[in-house]
Amino acid sequence: MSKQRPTIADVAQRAGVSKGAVSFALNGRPGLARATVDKILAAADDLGWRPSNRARSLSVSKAFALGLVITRDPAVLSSDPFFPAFIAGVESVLSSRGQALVLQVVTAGEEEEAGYRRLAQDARVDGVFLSDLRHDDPRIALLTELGLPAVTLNRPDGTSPFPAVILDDRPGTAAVVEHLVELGHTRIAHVAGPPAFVHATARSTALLSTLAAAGLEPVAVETSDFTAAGGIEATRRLLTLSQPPTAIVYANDRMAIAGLGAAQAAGLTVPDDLSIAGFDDSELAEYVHPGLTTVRADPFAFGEAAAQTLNLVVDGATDVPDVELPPAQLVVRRSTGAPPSLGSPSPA
Amino acid sequence: MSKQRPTIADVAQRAGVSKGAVSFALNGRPGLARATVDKILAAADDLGWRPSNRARSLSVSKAFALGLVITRDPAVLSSDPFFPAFIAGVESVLSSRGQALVLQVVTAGEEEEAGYRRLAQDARVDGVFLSDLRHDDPRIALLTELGLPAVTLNRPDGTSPFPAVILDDRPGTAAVVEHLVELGHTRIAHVAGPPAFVHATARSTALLSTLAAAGLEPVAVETSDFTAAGGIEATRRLLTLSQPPTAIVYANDRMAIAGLGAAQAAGLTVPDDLSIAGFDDSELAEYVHPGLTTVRADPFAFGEAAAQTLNLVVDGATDVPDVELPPAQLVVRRSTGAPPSLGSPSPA
DNA sequence: AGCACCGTTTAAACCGGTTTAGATAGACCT
DNA sequence: AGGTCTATCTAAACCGGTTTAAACGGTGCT
Repeated sequence: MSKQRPTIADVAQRAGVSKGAVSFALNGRPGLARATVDKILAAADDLGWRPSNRARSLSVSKAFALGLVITRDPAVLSSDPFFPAFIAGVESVLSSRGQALVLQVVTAGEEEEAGYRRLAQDARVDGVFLSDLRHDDPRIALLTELGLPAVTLNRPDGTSPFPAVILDDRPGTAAVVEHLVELGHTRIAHVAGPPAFVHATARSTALLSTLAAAGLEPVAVETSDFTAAGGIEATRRLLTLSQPPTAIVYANDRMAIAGLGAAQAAGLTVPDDLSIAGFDDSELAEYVHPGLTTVRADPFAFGEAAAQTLNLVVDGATDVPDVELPPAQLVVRRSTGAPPSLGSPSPA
Repeated sequence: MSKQRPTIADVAQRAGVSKGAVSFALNGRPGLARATVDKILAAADDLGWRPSNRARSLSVSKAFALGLVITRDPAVLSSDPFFPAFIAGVESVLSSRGQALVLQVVTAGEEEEAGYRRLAQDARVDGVFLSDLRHDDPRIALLTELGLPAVTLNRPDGTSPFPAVILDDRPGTAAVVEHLVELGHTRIAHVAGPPAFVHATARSTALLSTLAAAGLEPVAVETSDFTAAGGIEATRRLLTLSQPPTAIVYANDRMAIAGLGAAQAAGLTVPDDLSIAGFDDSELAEYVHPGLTTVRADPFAFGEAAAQTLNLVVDGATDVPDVELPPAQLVVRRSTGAPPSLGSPSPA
């Protein structure tokens, strides 16, 4: 009943060579005769030998794993469409390299720093993905201090020792605004994400500058928090303005879908009375009524690129270049249309 | 510049004892004089020593990590409200024990089996969570063969060597049906999940038996796939029946919210013309218009219980009992109301 | 004094790989 | 024949813990 998995010593014995020779052969190191290498490979194959990455971890001081710390309130996280696809993209790179993904979900605040410290002190991972990048993100200094390699998802505003993988949200946001302007909207409002986040302000400033290029100013900019509840609140405030907007651009789909519900609950018809646009193209965006005009990125490709880039730095490459991904695309659905004054007459 | 982390040998030297003694002291083993233990602990503390779990992994043959394989189409997964909260619950248990969570996202099919095999062969984890349990789930035999401990989320139908952590979906489903019956509905339809899943059939049979107890039969049962697109399709089929239902109970919120959109797109008013109920209480359920009547479970608690139970098995306990969690609760919102004949008159 | 016995501690093997220094052997050269 | 070189391979140390067998020193007993 030798259920035990074979070790490198078993392979060595079977091939009639030393442990060291086996290690050399399996790692493709030069200095072994071709015939010997073949013999060793055959023996390893016969035995079904697989290296123990516990042992490898100890001797080469690597974890063969990458880490992702998701800093979220569980409720907020709960329907975020980004991470699952991002993670799938990461995995597609890791699995072929025999690496694992270690996930941590921490609530915002001190727990976040503790999460990264734990990952570093326990030497659980060789590098981490820095997502939901914030302005003057304290995690950059923290990771530098911890000596933990990283890639940032999007470009940090300070100087950063880590390569950035960038998916520019601005063209997509600009496309939304241009789409609304073309439809004839002049009274456009914005529901922004928390300004601490780089991607939130990127979307907001893109919106403002595109409006400005069209000679317009936003009716109002409501700062919210990416949650459905926040989207509802912001929408209600916008709808009770003395001069309410004819179109609202939300910084993500969750807020937009919630805003859609709020508008309908207030008796408005979308898009006849109010146009609504989101950002993310989450699964439901297509299926709510009316279908949500939004912006589609490719989180899977984002994950792939991030994993590849992080592996370059983990493998010791210096001066790893930033990676720029194709920007998000506008997806026009039924939630946007001509403004009331131009399109269908406003209801009695 | 001794940036190097201290090893157990450093602690031993500082305390003036042997490596073995340090190991004993730090693991609370008997056989050391009290004074010696104190001395060692003080030395470890001074040095800021933390055990290397790479070394521990190798010598005790444990990974100090648990695994979760999520078998999903990335698109399907993308807005599943269950996993993020479940994972947060798992983490709350793992972090205090210094364990990590290794996540794998695989697409359905052969890749799934490969995912578990990789986790086992690479000895990446000490045990895994078996989620989305299926009837005659092949993974139970697979994990038994691989010798990988597990817990099943919900109870498998065959015999299983693994403890089950159970969150019974039936009372919640029954509550939904009773709620609709009380409102006066007699023409109730169901949009079910894929019958391969244990939780899908549990919800379906609970619905059928509750209806039967009220002397009713379902108008129709449409089998779908838990996705928004599937929900739309099923809803369209139900609405074009010669005798359409006055209420539809969906097996999850995604299908329900999509169905809500489909009903509205078909010109129906919810709940006046049609009542709609979901299952999960996802974030958006509260904020779509009208708010979705649904069933709320506690995935965070589910994750906690599953992690605790899995750790018992991993720690070598035998005959770990199944854990039954409090069942999901009905949440009544605006998407359900009296049927057309009894309530508001049907629109001209 | 000799012995058994106890609590305490240490030395060394071990987990399964990687890596370095050195051994071995044959070829080639003078 | 003796010496240098190169190609090939091995022995042993090492990573940082855990664990086992044995050593140690002191007590109490006969």
